Amino acid sequence: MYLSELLKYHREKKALLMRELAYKVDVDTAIISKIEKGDRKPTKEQLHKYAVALDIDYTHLHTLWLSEKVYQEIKEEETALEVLKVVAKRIKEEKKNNE
Amino acid sequence: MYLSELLKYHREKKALLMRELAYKVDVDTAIISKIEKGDRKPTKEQLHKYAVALDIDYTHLHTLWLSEKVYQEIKEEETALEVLKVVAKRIKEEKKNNE
DNA sequence: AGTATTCTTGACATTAAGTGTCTAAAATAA
DNA sequence: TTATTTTAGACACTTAATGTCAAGAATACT
Repeated sequence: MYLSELLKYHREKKALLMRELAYKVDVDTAIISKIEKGDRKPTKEQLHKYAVALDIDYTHLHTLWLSEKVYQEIKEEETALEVLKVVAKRIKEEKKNNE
Repeated sequence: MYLSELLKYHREKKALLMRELAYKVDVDTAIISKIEKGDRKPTKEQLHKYAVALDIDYTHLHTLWLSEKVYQEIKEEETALEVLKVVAKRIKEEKKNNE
């Protein structure tokens, strides 16, 4: 499930109007609409307010959010999977060194 | 080996002055210096010209380049490795669907 | 040493990308 | 139909990325 869909789902579950949620997230209603349509990504701060307003686990939202960002960056690349491997390797090595 | 180091290594191997390489890559010498210092990332276009000028495999350069970009984006995150997994999963699924 | 050349640094200008605001039209609900 | 909500697009504003320039630092040469 895409982040946009998830956010919409939770807003509707709480029976909030965009206008109401917009107030809580402190943005224009138009932004909420675009976020749920996938036209825009929420900022990190907005995402956090979303989590509070809709009572969703922030870490989960954030992981999804970052994943989509990374995905957008590499999706067109032939070498996408290799890139991911390279990055994972580097992160694992860093982790080891920080123990 | 970092991209910056690799590029420097190959320039020196070819015994090119920064000024000479700068001409071939079509940027100011200052940019070359910063790229080799890791202060700046080359653009995609510059990277390609680099590959031609220094006779390096572009795909390899590009993979390294993208890896560092992705790495920068997630390195501070607790969930970095999970993010990579999520992205990899999505890419694999897309691949499957495009067969 | 002194001079010439190369490399580096930082300040600033320019451009591109992301974000926010507003309004009018489209969709939906009453 | 009327009222309300949602959507779409134009535009302004902000921030990040990139490019340009010039002066200082480092290196190589004689």
